[in-house]
Amino acid sequence: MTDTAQTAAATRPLSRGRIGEAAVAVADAEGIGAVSMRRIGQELGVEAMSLYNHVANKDAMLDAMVELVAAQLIAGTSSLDAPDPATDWRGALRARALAAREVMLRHRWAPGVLQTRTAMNLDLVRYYDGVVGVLRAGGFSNDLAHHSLHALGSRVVGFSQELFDPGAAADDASEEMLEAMAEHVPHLVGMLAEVAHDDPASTLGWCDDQSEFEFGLDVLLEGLERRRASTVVP
Amino acid sequence: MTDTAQTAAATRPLSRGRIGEAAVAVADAEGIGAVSMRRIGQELGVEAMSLYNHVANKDAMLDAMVELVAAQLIAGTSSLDAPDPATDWRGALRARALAAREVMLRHRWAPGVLQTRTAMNLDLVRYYDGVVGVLRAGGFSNDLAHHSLHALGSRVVGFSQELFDPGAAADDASEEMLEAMAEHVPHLVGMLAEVAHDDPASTLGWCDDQSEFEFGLDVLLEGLERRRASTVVP
DNA sequence: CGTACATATTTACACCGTAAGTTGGACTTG
DNA sequence: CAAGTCCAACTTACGGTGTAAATATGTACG
Repeated sequence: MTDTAQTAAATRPLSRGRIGEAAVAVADAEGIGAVSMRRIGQELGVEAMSLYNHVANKDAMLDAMVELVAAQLIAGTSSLDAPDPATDWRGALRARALAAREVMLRHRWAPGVLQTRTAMNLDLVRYYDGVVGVLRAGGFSNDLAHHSLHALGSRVVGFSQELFDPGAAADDASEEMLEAMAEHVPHLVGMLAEVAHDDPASTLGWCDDQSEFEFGLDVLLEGLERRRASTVVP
Repeated sequence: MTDTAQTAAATRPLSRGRIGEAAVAVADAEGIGAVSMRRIGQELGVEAMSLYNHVANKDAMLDAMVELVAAQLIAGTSSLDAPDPATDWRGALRARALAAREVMLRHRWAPGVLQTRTAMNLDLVRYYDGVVGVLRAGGFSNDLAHHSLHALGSRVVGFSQELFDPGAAADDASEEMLEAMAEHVPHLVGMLAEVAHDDPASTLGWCDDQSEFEFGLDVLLEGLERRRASTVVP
């Protein structure tokens, strides 16, 4: 058994990068809950404690994971033929957000992990810097760019948190449950009924995540444009 | 020992509600990480396993916790003299969001827990129903109300996720780190410098959460109002 | 060659959620 | 009153977690 471990280690020596890759692969395939030191070690043909030679602790391993995602984020937006921010900052920023969203959809665990991370990651900060660059090129003051960053929030990195997933919740109880609570939530029931009726394709998983994301993004972009336009003297 | 446990149980018998209250109190005081079955049991003078008589598992205990928060949410918005939605839906909704925010600020663990919860909670759904009610009274179609719910996202329940807390991150490295990465993130550094200069009160914890929250909320409310107004025939 | 160094392993500990079985007191019922 | 039932609380145990500390093992260099 020592044999296999040795050969595995000799083949490609352990490293922070390889640990991060393995962890990302496991998280992609089985969710973030499957990511443990023992499991990642096993994935690399190595004992759990060996990981600590390249990674301070589990938190640092999670940092390595977001590092890889952040790298994909800037990679995905650099190889992007988006509108020129100087003439169309909205188009440029929109393209960035949608490109970022594709990265996040490949790593569904990432939003949750990102929110728990307090440590700065250089690539992630660089991504934000790019966003600020777009805003500045589009004519935003530093102050308005700052507010805009807050207002857009996680949308600039490609996701907007949903408080709960109505589709998943609808799976178990669905119709029966809605009837039961109909008297308590008349407005919601009415809204759902009409929305579902207008678009029968979505039975009870009635929310098209992608278009809802774009709707919210566009509302924000429009409102920010109005504020930007009102700060330039006529 | 059996004595004290019995008297404690006899004084006020264990219940789902009491368990939730104890868990909320612990989470408020020491963070959600301190909430474990053993700890909550200890808090109630009872062994951990006794909790399972009133709560299916830890997940159900977390559900009980959000139940209490949701109750505070509807309680806080019902006893609220907000504008009449029919004449000022924006003011009505804004008041709701800010009232909800106060609840969330009392329970800083709640946003994180809410996002992991998939089960529907009646009070929470009722709160959302109230939001839809405001929008409908304000002249929104069901379809637009639906989109608006998505666009506003967690803001209607009083918080907007921040990807990371710049204030916390700035604590350790701060100036030195900013200089080191200045060449990689010129726009960000420039923005921070100017924002910090304009408002010296906030040294490097440069973000006023409350006003940023309101800024984003107002941008959204404005954009939604424009869409609503454009759907009514002139 | 011998020694130092880096890496991987082993062992151990404290914590977690919870399945299973046991106790003991408070009711209901004959 | 006695017997039976019930149920909330307790005890024990198991497999999982992250990780500190000590140990083995290879590789590189003076």
